[in-house]
Amino acid sequence: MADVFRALDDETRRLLLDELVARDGRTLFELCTTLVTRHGLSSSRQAISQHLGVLEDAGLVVTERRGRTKIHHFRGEPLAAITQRWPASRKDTP
Amino acid sequence: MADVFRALDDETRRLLLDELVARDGRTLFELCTTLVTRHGLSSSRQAISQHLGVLEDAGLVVTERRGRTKIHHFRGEPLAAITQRWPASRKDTP
DNA sequence: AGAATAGGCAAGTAGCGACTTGCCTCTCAA
DNA sequence: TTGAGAGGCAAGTCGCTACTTGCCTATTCT
Repeated sequence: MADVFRALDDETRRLLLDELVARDGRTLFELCTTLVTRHGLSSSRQAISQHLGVLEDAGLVVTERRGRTKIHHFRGEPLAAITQRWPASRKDTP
Repeated sequence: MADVFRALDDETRRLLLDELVARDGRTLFELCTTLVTRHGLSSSRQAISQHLGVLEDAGLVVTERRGRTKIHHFRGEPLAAITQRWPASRKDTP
């Protein structure tokens, strides 16, 4: 469970999750070009690959090899543990 | 918003939130002794004070000076932004 | 087969974050 | 009013992590 919090504590990884939620099932290169063009952050391919590895270790991303490409899928279940551990808002649990 | 994720990315701070949710409105010394006795982590008073400062910067803890003591209160509203940004589970949003 | 595409592995560097140490301020009680 | 309790501030150390660099593997296309 600590892996989930560690994975979320990085703006690049949070942007990667945003992009996967916006359009699921993308390759590493697609995510690289999108982060560079749409968010202006000049990260190398290896850096983003390592970020995706952290997200995968946390269970927030699952991958699927398709030929020589690697498809990445968002997976939100680990996020449920956060609001189950602490009440998100007093008014949400009447 | 990045402060919330940074604040959650630490086991000591997560335990502090646990303790405040279990019993709200505690002083620094009460939290220190509780973490040491119930969780076995031998952190100094200054370390825990700095952790509470990070939680306060993130808006997850609000403080209230009462004489020479400082009362700490849990505040869960910032956590709502997490599940609002990404869907926590596919079955929760039908 | 050979070249280009898509990605992986591993070591090394730099900078941030957790923790300590030492000293200081403020409040309350005797 | 003096001492003890509760907490704050600031500098310094150490370890982790994000990123780079360089090279390697596997798949597809001509």
